[in-house]
Amino acid sequence: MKSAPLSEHICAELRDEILRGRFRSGERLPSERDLAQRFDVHRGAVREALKTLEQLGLAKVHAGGARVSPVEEASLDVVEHMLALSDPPDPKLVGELFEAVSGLMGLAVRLCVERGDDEQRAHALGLLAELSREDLSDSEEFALFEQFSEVITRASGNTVIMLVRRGLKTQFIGRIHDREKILASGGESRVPIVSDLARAFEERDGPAATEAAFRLGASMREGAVRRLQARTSSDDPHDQGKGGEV
Amino acid sequence: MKSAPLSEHICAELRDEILRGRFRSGERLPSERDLAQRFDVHRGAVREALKTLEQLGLAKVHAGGARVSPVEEASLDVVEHMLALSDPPDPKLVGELFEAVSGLMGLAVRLCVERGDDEQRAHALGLLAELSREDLSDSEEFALFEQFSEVITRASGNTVIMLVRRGLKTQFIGRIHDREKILASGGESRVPIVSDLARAFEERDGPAATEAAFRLGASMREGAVRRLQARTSSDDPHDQGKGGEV
DNA sequence: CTGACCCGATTGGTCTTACCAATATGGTCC
DNA sequence: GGACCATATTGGTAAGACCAATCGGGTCAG
Repeated sequence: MKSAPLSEHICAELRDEILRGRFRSGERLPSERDLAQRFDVHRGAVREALKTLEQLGLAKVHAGGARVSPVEEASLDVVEHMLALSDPPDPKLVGELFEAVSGLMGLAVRLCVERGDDEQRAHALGLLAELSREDLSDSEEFALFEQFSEVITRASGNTVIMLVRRGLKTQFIGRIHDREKILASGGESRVPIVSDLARAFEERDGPAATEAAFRLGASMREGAVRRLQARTSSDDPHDQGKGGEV
Repeated sequence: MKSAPLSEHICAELRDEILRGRFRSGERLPSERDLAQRFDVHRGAVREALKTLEQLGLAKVHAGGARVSPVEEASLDVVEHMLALSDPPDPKLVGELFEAVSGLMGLAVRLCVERGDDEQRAHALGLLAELSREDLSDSEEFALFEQFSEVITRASGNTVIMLVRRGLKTQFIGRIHDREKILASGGESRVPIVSDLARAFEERDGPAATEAAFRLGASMREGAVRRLQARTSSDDPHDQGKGGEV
């Protein structure tokens, strides 16, 4: 049911082991030949897996042996896999993701407000109007927020912000979006924040826009973390799966 | 002249071609066998190169052929290589990098101010005190800013922010830091901004801290872009170095 | 005992050849 | 013109081999 390349499986195995802390930073990984034997595959497949690990910033491979890198040097992409380590995802990590996104949005709205053209700002305002409706379903709210974030990011005219946003968004999509019960804002507080944001747009008040974006992000984060924590303790003890790492 | 793995050279070649727009998004790349012949290497080396391209988000490789991905889907890491495409680097792109960093710092200072412990805030304040001296060299200023950013990022207690910051920082280190003439703030305006930032720390005023961080980032950005533009037009047409061979 | 040095064992980097499965392509048939 | 199928093409992996860089341990001079 999946055209899963072997190297991918091997990479996932090693990746999770590293993320779970089985190897200490700087420690040597088993040799390619050893790994090939352990997974019963050809060395080429192992090499491809290690190549991916290296791109993720989790290991450095060079003649003499591959060594695991400190997590702080990893790529942003590892967040997705860190989320996947437990089910439901670690509330703390999810909260941090929300926070980072809101930080980016805080800047993007400001840039959009201050230098976006009329059409872009009108588009953003339209989305805010929809976001201020009281009767939105969780998924509608999330979709609108996605669109809004997309629009202001584009309006900011900043390629780097766009790339970071996409990187962060991928983490959400891959891991959380399907369980959208987790998403959506904290609830009642959303509408007034959106109003503030819309006002900041109309008055082209950059700092106020940033402030409102931060508050909106915080609201969504609180809601998500609360729901996740509820699930973590009550949902069911069936899963656990790869639970309790470090 | 180095111990440059062959696959790395091939990857760089293809990467630059893609980033220069030689291939349109969605277009098919030459087959691995063709590329192996063109570069006069074994197919395995080409595969490793393609693997790296895939990790960079510049191409998707699957049975039937590899296709280049739209730049918007690329990884954050490509920014480093986009910077490397021209020498001196594209001022616009550098400016965007500064902007993104300042966005992140705007959030990090806020989190640090609002929930950092006393020791961390004191440390940050100490660095700000040094940063407010008038007689800093450009490299000293940059180093202090690096430390400050590191401290507040750590104090924010947000792993994701830390990873994004590190990703962005890598771009700077790899491409700009050595020519530090480019860096450092716009000059005169730095000290008052730093004062505002320090005051925000003392009063634990999150929004004010964010605001000051944004302004500080903008100041550094303006200085860097101005110097880069000056170099771009005057420096010399000698460089271009590894530039465009076909 | 310490430190520099050297040599062999290990390891990654690449090459050769080969087969399989998935995809793309082009022609055929309706 | 559009659906359909056979074949060539392409990526994924395998087995085996060689070289150069690196690492490890042992030797020898201080």
